[in-house]
Amino acid sequence: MKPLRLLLADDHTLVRAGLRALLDGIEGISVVAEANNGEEAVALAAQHQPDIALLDITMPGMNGLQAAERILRDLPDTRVLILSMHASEEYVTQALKLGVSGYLLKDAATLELQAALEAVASGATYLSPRITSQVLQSTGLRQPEAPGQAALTARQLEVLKLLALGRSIKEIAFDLQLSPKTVETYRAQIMDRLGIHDLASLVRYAIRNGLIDANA
Amino acid sequence: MKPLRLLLADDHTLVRAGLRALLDGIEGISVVAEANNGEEAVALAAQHQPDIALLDITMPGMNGLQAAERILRDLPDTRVLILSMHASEEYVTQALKLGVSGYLLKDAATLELQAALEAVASGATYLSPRITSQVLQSTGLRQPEAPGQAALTARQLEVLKLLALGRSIKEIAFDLQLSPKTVETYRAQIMDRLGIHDLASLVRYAIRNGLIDANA
DNA sequence: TGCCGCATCGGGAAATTCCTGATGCGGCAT
DNA sequence: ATGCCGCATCAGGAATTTCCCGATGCGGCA
Repeated sequence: MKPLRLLLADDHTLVRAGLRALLDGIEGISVVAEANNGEEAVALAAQHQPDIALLDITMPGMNGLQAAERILRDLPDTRVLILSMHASEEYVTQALKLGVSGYLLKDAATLELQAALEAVASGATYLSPRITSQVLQSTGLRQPEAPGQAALTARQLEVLKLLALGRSIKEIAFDLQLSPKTVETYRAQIMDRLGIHDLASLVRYAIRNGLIDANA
Repeated sequence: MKPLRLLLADDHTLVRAGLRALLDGIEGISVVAEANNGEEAVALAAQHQPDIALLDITMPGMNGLQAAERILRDLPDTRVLILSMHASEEYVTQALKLGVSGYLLKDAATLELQAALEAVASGATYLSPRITSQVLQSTGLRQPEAPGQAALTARQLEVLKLLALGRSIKEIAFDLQLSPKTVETYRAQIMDRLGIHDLASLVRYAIRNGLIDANA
């Protein structure tokens, strides 16, 4: 059986090199390309047509999810395995909706990586255990209120992220080419869904869920 | 010359395993212990007395900087090399004040890792280029204002904490038995001193500086 | 075909922020 | 001892923003 051809994308060179060293040590795996951002990942995927694209989410410019979308659309035979530090509900549901074949947390064990690759290669979907239980919980019986998760729409997520970064309604409206009124509506919807009533808590929510970082 | 004995600490197992694979491939390096949080790092360092402790900053519980402090205090012969994704001013200055031997960014090249280890082993201090220029800029000619620390008064700190927790001016005024106007003044002073102009950034600042937690 | 969610925008009252003072008090440096 | 400065405390009023209603077009799905 010929080796699995992989594309590896992660913006942290050291981390990427480390993963590569790890992958190189696994039988039947061959890393055919490395990208350090989303654009590169898309381009290299088109060029090399790998069996699996292993994509980190947080990358400057085009992130892993956006890259996944493009790759899945352009290369139906390439499976995407997301690699992320965050078990963020948002990211997970977004990723699953895009049709990725797996979502692996960076604190997974090495064996899990191998298992995930095998699963994905054989056409299955692999989720890190923590992710799995989270997804089940979300789709299962849900209390309409507090705890669970409020899948935010793409627009809302965008606005939330910018809000948490400290942008004003006006700035966001300008960035997104929308009316300030529209942005206000989104903010209200976000707070409503999350059951949050102040900006500060919104920022903490965004940080907890990995939408933004407490730094920069 | 006997191999350098390393302790490697990073909470993301996959990343740690990757780094280890990378390090194992370098001549003269021997990873003698792996930790996945600060406490473990401190304990394993005491046990193995490595030449160099390679510590990631962001880890649950005791973080890399706190661990560095302990290790440097307990084991004067062990050098600490910080490994971080963030070029955050705060982290860097904190780390340097602790007396670490180096600060390496995760997007460094593999060769840089090797260079850093060699430098540190020989007693020198290694900083990623980006960090270096940043530090120079900070320590160089400085306006008496912005950079260092914005010693906030006790009152201001109290207000900042409550603000970051999502309390409104009115609520804070009530809690602290003050006029809302007074609280407003504090907020303005805080923002002024920190050079921050929006609540969201204030919240992030509070989290970075441990005034509050992203949770609860 | 009809309902519902999403994206988009407005009006207008209510609340908050922002800017500019102002006062008393205690330390500390000359 | 005396003046200066920072800190804690508060106000007034203008400028913004938030908040609460309401509305339209569009696409999916039953």
